[in-house]
Amino acid sequence: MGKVKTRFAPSPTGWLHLGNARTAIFSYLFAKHHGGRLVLRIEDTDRERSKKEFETAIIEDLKWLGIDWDEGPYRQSERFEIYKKYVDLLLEKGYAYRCFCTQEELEAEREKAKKEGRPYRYNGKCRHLSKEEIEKNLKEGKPYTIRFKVPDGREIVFNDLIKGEVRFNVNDFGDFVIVRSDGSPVYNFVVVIDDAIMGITHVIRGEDHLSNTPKQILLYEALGFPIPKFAHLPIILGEDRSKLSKRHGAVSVRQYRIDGYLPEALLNFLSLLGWYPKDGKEILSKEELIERFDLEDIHNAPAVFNREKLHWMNGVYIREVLDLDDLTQRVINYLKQYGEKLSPEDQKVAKEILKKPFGYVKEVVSKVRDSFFTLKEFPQRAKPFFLEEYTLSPEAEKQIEKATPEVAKNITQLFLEKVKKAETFGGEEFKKAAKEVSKELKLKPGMVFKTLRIALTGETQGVGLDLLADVVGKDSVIKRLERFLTLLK
RNA sequence: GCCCCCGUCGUCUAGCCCGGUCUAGGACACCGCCCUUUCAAGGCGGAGAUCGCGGGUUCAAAUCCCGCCGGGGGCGCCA
Repeated sequence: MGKVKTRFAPSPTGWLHLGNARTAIFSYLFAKHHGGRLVLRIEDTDRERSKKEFETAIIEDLKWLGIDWDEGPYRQSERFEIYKKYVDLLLEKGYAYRCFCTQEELEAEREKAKKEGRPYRYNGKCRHLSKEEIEKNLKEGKPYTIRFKVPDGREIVFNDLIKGEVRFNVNDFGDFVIVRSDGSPVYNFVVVIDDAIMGITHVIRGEDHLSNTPKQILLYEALGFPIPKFAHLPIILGEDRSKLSKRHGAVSVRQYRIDGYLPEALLNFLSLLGWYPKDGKEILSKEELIERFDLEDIHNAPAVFNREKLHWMNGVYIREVLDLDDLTQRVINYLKQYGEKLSPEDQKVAKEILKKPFGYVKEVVSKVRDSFFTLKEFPQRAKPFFLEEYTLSPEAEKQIEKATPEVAKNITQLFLEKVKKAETFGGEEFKKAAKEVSKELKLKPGMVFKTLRIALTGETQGVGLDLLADVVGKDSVIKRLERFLTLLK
């Protein structure tokens, strides 16, 4: 294969969608696998809907995901001069013509076709306007679009790298618009010019573009450009098997970022939607993905987006892949950046976390890293390490009632004595003291631990208490126990 | 309606091109057991797909051929 060049061409009309992100990833992986280059091009010919904020956000999220490009970003809105040259060329050579039909007229046509149950196609009314008529219309200042003259009866056949041979009959669509009445060129047109000029060898995009391809091939031919290879990716589906969209919940990369997902995990997961490595290895770094990725291994059925598996995979990155320092730093950064999006309770914890030195946070992370799946879940999990003054959870209250407050008190008091007597108090001492209490009061160890858990954290479940004691130490343990005793009264 | 794409456990998928090794493999989720001071994590095991359906071809089909059905996408002066 010659020098590979791919492109990612988002339109800045919304946040970076998971489906588009996956297209970007595949384009990137493919280019890098073949030692090629990736171009980023912003498709903002639609002035109405394109927003600079979205462009900025998309770029940011791409970088966050770890996708970097070698050229661009180019903006189509800045290239209108270039496109104009080609419009003139097409007009001159008779491949295109001015169409003075109004939008109302066309709308009526469409309606009529629908009513009669036949497919709509532009009727070619302005195709054969005489020179005089055109001149007259022009002189009158009538607005016009420019349409491409679709040759009659052609069959377009191309070999899609994923779908295989695909055939379209050109008669299924009429002469299509390439320049709007406001003078701005349309996607189907500029995409061809840009891909050609920029030397794109492989056009990788969503399957929703498949039916645009024959129109574009016609344009390539008319313009005398070489035709690139096409690869149409199956789309991503929601749980109900329709195209993944907002009504399926979070669909933007940004939302997952806010929800505490790691870019590596999201990249990894998205890569596995419709593609599978030959060796079956699922947890893959960017480098490993590049090494293994090829278009041939793309499955051609659409894939349902499975949030649960993403969640699991993010957990794998948290507990197994990232090294401790890195993970800790990410937790801190996340809390700084998105802390205000957390629940009020988690925000309280987050505030405390950010007050602590890195080393302390790191120690906590090491104790709880196998029990949280997203960065967002960290404060909840790590709460006892940062908040000495808790409020009892309803479950905890219930349990104390059940065990009777007297028993809880006895356990706590005896345990407290032992803590006070100890020189230092860490995990080992904790276990030893708890067992002694159990023996001396003739209570089941489970009962003792349950009570102490509530006394120390206010919760009925959470991290190992020995781990907690290890980190917070003797003074904090005493403080909590004494406070619990006052809570019992 | 027309055009195009797709169809293996609930989900992601391996296998399909080059028929037998597939009593269809792995992962997530699910269930059980173990570990255990709880929740997780981890270890072990289990259930789960007559390979959309129906015909062929063949000694043999998830794998090749045909038809049907089902799902999805596209039919714009959106991309």
